Amino acid sequence: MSFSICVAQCTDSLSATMDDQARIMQSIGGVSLAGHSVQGGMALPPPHGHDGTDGDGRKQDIGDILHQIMTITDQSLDEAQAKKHGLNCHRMKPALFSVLCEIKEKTGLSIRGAQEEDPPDPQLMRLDNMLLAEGVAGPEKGGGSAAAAAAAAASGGAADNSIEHSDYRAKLTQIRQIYHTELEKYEQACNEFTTHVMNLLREQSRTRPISPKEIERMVGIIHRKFSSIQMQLKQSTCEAVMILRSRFLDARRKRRNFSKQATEILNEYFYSHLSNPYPSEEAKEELAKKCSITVSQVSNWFGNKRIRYKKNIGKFQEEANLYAAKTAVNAAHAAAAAVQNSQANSPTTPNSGFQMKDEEFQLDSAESKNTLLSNMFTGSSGSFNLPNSGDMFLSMQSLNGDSYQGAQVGANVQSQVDTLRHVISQTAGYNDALGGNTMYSPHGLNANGGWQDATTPSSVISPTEGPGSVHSDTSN
DNA sequence: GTATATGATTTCAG
DNA sequence: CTGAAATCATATAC
Repeated sequence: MSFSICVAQCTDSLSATMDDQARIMQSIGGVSLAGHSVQGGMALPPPHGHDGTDGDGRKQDIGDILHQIMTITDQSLDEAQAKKHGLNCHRMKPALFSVLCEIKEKTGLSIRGAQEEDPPDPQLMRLDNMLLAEGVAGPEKGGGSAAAAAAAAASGGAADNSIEHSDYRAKLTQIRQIYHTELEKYEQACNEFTTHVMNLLREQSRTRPISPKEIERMVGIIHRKFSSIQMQLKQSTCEAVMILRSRFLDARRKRRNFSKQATEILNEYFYSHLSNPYPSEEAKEELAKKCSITVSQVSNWFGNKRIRYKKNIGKFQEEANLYAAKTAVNAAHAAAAAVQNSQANSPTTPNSGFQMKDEEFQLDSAESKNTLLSNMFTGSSGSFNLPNSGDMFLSMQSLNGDSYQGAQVGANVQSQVDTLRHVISQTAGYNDALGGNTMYSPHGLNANGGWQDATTPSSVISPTEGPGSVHSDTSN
């Protein structure tokens, strides 16, 4: 934009007399350009003649202005101030000023005005939402409870970690306070700066064309700058909250061993379903309820248990023996009860198959039976390719010719088989001289080292589990 | 302090 | 999605 154009347009717009115009122009040129270098872009013909309203007259005016500009350095400061004052007080000044503002608006500022309407920043919205969700940006007191509740839900319930929660909430409050203090500071600084700039612009608007719109625009720019700083604050606050969360609420970090009782229940189930230690969803839910843990924790436990048992069966032998011995008698009793139930339910059915089992699976088993069972369960020299007990159960059923047994009884016997197998192996298997490891290894484990795909749904919690546990737990 | 146990997570396959 | 395997990170025992 060139000043000469401005001036020329202004002169066209004014209805004042040319003399007035000329004087104002001269004054403006002298004052507002004071101290600025004037480029040679205004290469105009030398002034000549002054005939009134034609183009030559305008050129003459401009020539005068240029002349004043050229001589401005010769003026003293007092002279300049006096001229400035004269200009401000000039009766034409307001009219000219508004015209200049209008022109300025139309030219330079309209370019920048286009991209002013920016949509709400999605990043900022995300941060705001998160801070709100975390209780940092929300209402003063109630805010923290949402995050704390979320934390409680994430950690699987239970009131055991209330200490950690209070710690967490304390830290969160700290972050919240810092956040609000900083936010306040930013807002204050923003307001102060805005006021300062507005005053400055208003002051300057006495000598140069600054429209209210332009001030407004400037305020907008300042606010945007400050909001970007604010976003940084929000971002770092979010990061702090994230770190806090991971520090305090990450389940892995907060790992707590399960209670002895819970471990016992899980171990009992595991060792009594050793041939197929994959609890169904219902069984998991029941175990979870019994152990006061979540279903996924049950799944984790069984996953870990399976892999660790398989990896080092020898290490778990003692544990297996313990649980087997512990549950053996109960298992037998439960089996007896189950058989009796089945008998009662189906009096016409011969019960030889399970009756035999019921009798045989006593701890005082006869030598021959023991050996037989041992061979059945451990296989020849500890081969891993034996049919699992579930298969055996089924084959016994088919041998019997009886398929009437309900799932309940089947599952019960299934777990008895698992449990008793340990006892049997314990008493009969040591003759194999194969070492302890092989004694438990065949239980459902195939050659690939995985449990065979037992079709038996172990949907029933081990019947041997009871409240009256006698011995102490060894797993923890 | 280290060593081991253990619950959780990640990665990958089916 | 589930489960196997590896791994992480903490708890606990010594």
